[in-house]
Amino acid sequence: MNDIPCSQCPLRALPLFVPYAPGDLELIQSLKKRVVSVKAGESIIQEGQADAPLFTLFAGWAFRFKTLSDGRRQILNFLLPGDFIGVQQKMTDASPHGVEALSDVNLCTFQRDALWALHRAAPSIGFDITWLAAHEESLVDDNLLSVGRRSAEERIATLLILLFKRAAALLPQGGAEGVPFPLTQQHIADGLGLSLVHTNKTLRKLERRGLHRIEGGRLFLRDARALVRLADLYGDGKPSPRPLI
Amino acid sequence: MNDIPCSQCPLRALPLFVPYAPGDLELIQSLKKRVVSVKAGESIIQEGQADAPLFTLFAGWAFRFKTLSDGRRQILNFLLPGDFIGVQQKMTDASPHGVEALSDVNLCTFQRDALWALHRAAPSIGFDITWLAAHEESLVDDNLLSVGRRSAEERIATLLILLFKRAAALLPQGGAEGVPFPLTQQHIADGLGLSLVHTNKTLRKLERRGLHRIEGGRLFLRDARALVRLADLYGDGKPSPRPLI
DNA sequence: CGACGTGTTGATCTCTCTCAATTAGAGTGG
DNA sequence: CCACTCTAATTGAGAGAGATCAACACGTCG
Repeated sequence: MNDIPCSQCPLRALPLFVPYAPGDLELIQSLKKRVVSVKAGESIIQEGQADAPLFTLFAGWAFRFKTLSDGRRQILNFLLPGDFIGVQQKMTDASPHGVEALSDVNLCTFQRDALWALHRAAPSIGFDITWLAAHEESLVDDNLLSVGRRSAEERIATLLILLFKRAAALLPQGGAEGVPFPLTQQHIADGLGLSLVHTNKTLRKLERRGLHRIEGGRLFLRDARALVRLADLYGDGKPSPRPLI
Repeated sequence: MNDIPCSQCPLRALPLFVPYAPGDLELIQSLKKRVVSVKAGESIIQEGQADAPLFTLFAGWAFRFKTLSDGRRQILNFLLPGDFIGVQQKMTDASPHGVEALSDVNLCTFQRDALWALHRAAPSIGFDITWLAAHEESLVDDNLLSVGRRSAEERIATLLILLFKRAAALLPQGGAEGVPFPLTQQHIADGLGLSLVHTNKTLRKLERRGLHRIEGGRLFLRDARALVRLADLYGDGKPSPRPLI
C-alpha cells in the first residue's frame, strides 16, 4: 500500500478532485509519512491525544466526535474518502475531538509540520487546505442546524440525503445501486443528538413509508423527493436564498 | 475610521494577537477595502447572498446563523472582535449562512480575492488563516456537542462560561467588572436549540441559584466553579491518552 | 452453545415546547 | 408630562416529542 505514489492515488481519478500543478504532487509525496490501516470500530485519534497525526482518509469511512465525562457522545461529522483531518488542532495542543473508523480504513498520514511546509512551498495548496477546512466547517454547520432546529424525522431525512450524496459522488455509477452505509443506528443517534430507541423508531417509520431502505450495509433512497421535502433541503442542500422581506 | 492604518489597529495591542513580520501589515493594508459600520440588529451578510464580503470584526459582536424555510433559526456561533469571516464561502458561491450584528459593529472588509493574494504573497499569514478557520470550526464543534448532548441547564452554563472567557480576554481587567453581553434571550435560545420560554425559565433558575447575573447588558459570573461543573468543562486540560499512530 | 452486538417494539416518564397573559422599559408623538 | 407602542423578560398551564426502561429477536463468533 505504501508503495503507491501520490501520482497514482485512485482518489485523484475522481472528478471531485482538482488537478495539481506539476511538482505539487512530488511535494506532497515528500511530506507523506506512511499509510496506516485501521479496523472498523477502532480509534484513529483519541480525544485529548497530544501530537495527533495529520491525515487524508484514503479508503473507508470514519467520524469525528466529542464526549462528555459521563459518556454522552456527539458525532460532529462523518468522514469519507478524500477528507482531510488534523487542521483543527493547534500544533502543540491536544486534539479537541476523537476520530474513529466506521469501516476498515486506510489513511495517508503526514508529518506534523506538513501543514506549514505546504503553505510555504506551495501557496496554492495552502489555499486549498484553507478551503478544505472551511468546507468541513460547513458540514458541521449543517449538522448543527439539524440538531438544533429539526425534528427527529427531519434530522434523519437530512442525514440520509447528505450522506447519500457524498457517498454517491465517490462512485462511478453515482448510487444507482445504493451506496455503502457502514453506520449503525447508534452512530446515527449520536450524530443527530437523538436516543438510540427514538432513532430506531423514526428510521422504521420512514422506511415503512417507503422513503428509504438500509440493507446489507448499503443505503437506498426510494423516495428522494419526499426525503428532500422532509429535510427542507433545496438543490444542493443549501437553504434557499430568502428575499429581503 | 477608515484612516486608521492597520499598523495602529487597536486589536493588535491585545495579547491575543501575534506580531506580524515586517511588510505583512502593509500587505494586509493594501488588500483592505474599507471600514463598514452596521447597527445592532441589522444584517451583515444574508443567507444565500452572492459575493458576500470577507471581513474582520473590528468592534462589536455579531453572529452567524442558518434558517429553515419556515423560519426556525439556528445560531452557529457568536463573533467577537478579531474574528474573521468569509472563508467559509466558496469563491463564486452563495453564502451558506447569514451574519447579523448583535451590537453596533465595525468591520474591516477585504477584496474577495484577498484570501488568495494573502496565501500567495505571505504564506505565513495564509497559514494563520487556515488556523483561524479551523479554530472557528472548533467553536461550532463545541456548540454542536452542547446542542446535541447537553440538557438545557448544561447548555446555558456552557454558553455563559465560553462567552465570558472570550469576552474577558478582550478586556484589560479580564472581566472583573463583568463583560459586555449584547445577547437577548432569543439569541441564547437560537444558539442553543432551545425555545425562548424554556431559555428564560432555565436562565432564571440559574440566576436564582446565584450562578450568574445579566444586567444592563453585562454578564457577571457569580459562581464560575458551579457553572463549570454544570457544563462539564474541564478547564483546558483533558486527559491525554497515548497516541495510536 | 452461550455471549455479544445490533435491531425492534411496547410502556412509561419527563424535559422541553407551545399557548397565553402579564410586566417592565425604551421610544415617540402630542 | 402622559398616553401609546414595541420589544424583551417573565410566569403559569397543558401538551407532546423524545428519553428511559424493559424485553425480545437474530446473526456472528469464540
